[in-house]
Amino acid sequence: MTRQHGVSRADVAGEAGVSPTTVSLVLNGRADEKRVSKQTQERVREAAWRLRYVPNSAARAMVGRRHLTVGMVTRQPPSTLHLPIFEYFAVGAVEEAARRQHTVKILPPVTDVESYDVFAVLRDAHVDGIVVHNVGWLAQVLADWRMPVVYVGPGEDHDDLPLDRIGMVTTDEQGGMCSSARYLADVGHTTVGVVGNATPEGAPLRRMRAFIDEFAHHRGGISHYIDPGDWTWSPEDGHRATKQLLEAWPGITAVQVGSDWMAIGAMRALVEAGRRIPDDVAVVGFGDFPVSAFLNPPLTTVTWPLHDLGGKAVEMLLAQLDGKPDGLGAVVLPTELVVRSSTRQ
Amino acid sequence: MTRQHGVSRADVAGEAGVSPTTVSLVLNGRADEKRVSKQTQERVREAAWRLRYVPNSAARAMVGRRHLTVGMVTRQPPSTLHLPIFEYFAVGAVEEAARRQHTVKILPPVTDVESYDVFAVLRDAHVDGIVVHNVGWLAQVLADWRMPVVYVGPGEDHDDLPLDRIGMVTTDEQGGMCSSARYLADVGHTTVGVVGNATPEGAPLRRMRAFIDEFAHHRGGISHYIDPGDWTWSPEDGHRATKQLLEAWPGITAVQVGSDWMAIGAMRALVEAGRRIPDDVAVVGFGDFPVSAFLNPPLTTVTWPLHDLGGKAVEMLLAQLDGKPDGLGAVVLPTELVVRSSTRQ
DNA sequence: ACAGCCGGCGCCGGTTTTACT
DNA sequence: GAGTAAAACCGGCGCCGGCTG
Repeated sequence: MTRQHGVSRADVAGEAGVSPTTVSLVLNGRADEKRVSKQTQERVREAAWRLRYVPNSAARAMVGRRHLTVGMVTRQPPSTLHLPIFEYFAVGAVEEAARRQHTVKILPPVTDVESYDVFAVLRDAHVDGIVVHNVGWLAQVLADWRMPVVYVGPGEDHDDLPLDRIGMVTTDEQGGMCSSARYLADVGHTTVGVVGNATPEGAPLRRMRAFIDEFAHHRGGISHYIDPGDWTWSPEDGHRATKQLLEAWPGITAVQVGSDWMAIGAMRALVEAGRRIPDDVAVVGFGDFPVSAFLNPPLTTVTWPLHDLGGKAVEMLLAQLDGKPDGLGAVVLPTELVVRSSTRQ
Repeated sequence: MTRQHGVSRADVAGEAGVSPTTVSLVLNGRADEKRVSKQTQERVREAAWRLRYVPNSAARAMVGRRHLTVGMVTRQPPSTLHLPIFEYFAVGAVEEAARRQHTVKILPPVTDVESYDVFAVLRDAHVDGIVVHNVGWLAQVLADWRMPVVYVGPGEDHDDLPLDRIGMVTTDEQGGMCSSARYLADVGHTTVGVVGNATPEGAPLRRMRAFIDEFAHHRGGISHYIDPGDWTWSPEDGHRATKQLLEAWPGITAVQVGSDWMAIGAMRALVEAGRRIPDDVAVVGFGDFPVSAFLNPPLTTVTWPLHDLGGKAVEMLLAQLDGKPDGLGAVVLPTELVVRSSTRQ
């Protein structure tokens, strides 16, 4: 129950000695327009305050056809939700929503296709539209159920989304990775290790593939990588994967890691193996999270505008709700290589 | 609008050739109990699927008096919301809520007392209860408005909360800090620097005060600290504060930092100043976040069960909603010192 | 007549339009 | 014409009572 013993509009009306209509008028600021006398207004406000009256939000949503709420869906922990990635993104969304008098609701995370009951989720959603993070098929399905949708994410599976019905915001991860590949090649590296190519599904992540290709095509460098099976992009997994990588390919002089969080574990593994950073092995991360500039050594990495991603997604979703056309179609946010001490002596 | 051209229950009824009541019965699983024939059930389900019918969540919430939603409030960024602290806590809440068929909604963050319109927030909340993070006065006010509330947080201002009407979950931060103080004293430190004593309001954080007192009483050690004014508990602020600390008190042999995120900046500042960790200066953090064990060097710190904190808060809130008494009163979660290489050669 | 099935109707608590002193 | 109240409606849920074979 929203309130224990629901004080209703009628209670306030009784207390103030007016009709329920007048209570609505006064509390919604339409009293002057409707010529309710100042004394009556004051009486209503006084009564509402005394009773701590709050209009029932469900009733308002029903008649107003607006919840002023944006839903947000992502994958099941631990793959995404419990990583700070989600947070940076979510905070951007919350802030943009707040700017527009909306709030954000976190809908049940997705595990797999079969067990996700779209009907039940929508039935209990209380949401005007949904931002879908990193689950392409769900964006598609929600759109089929006539729910306004914006898809965001690294996008391994967003190729055939119907952009005339849904919005999409992505980041130019491949571009940033290509910058890194060219940079490492240009400063003389010819053999790098790649940590983070595999997703839980086993498909190579597109941005890692972009790195490998660019590193090969630019100056003919070679990328070695391992597939440690399921991982969660945690420092721990970066640590484990890098140890395996060093055993398999001891000759690498640089490591490109798939995220800064894994890069922290990777740097630790390198130090434990007696390699100096960057003297023996250079390290490049991905993400440029707030800690990255303060690590020992400060980490060279690719910026990833996750905060903007969340904000832009909400902006587009609200545009859709207002019937504006710019809430649909694709938007790509830029990335950039930031060189720090982990690659530079 | 939840759905562009609202398909209503009546539409499904028309399509299936039954009454609206029957549609509800079938879709809510009470069809067998009410002896609706299998054929009719199938016809209804078929029609509902064909029209992609979803019951209006606002209407359901109104009649059912339940939103199946838990609200969550914290302070305005950047003080809390955009720190990973929020994430660990929030994820615990989301997971526990999901376990109980509920979802979590992020309500507008609090800036200050005057500008926070409790009436408007509650009016648009669509929640059954609220978890308040770190804003004692708001927990009190919401309870006055008859909203079920659980307060969580480090708790500088929760001393006089009415525990007969609200739930409270805190962590034994002081205990963990005292362990750290005794440990540092026992291994021979007599003069430590403290980073993170000041909140934006200027009052010393209780857990930092606990450290200082215990360090003094246990073996007569001395704590030096500085107040760098407003800060956001970021690595950057930890870096800045530690630099100031080293200038003011060059003789310190250990640093107790208020959070692991600041500790990352603190370690960087120490390295930049040419101090070796732990040989010249030992470092202790607070939080034990996933990265902390993989830093260079791995960080000694105090565990902080933020994930459990979020889960427990939701658990208590839902207990309140079920009318159970154990949703009220105070619960304290334990902390623990974890010794790693940043204090041990 | 008596199960087995289904539909009419009032209600939840607001907003908005219209009508009435 | 100023000020307030009545009534329709939003879209579901569920109690009854009634219709069927």
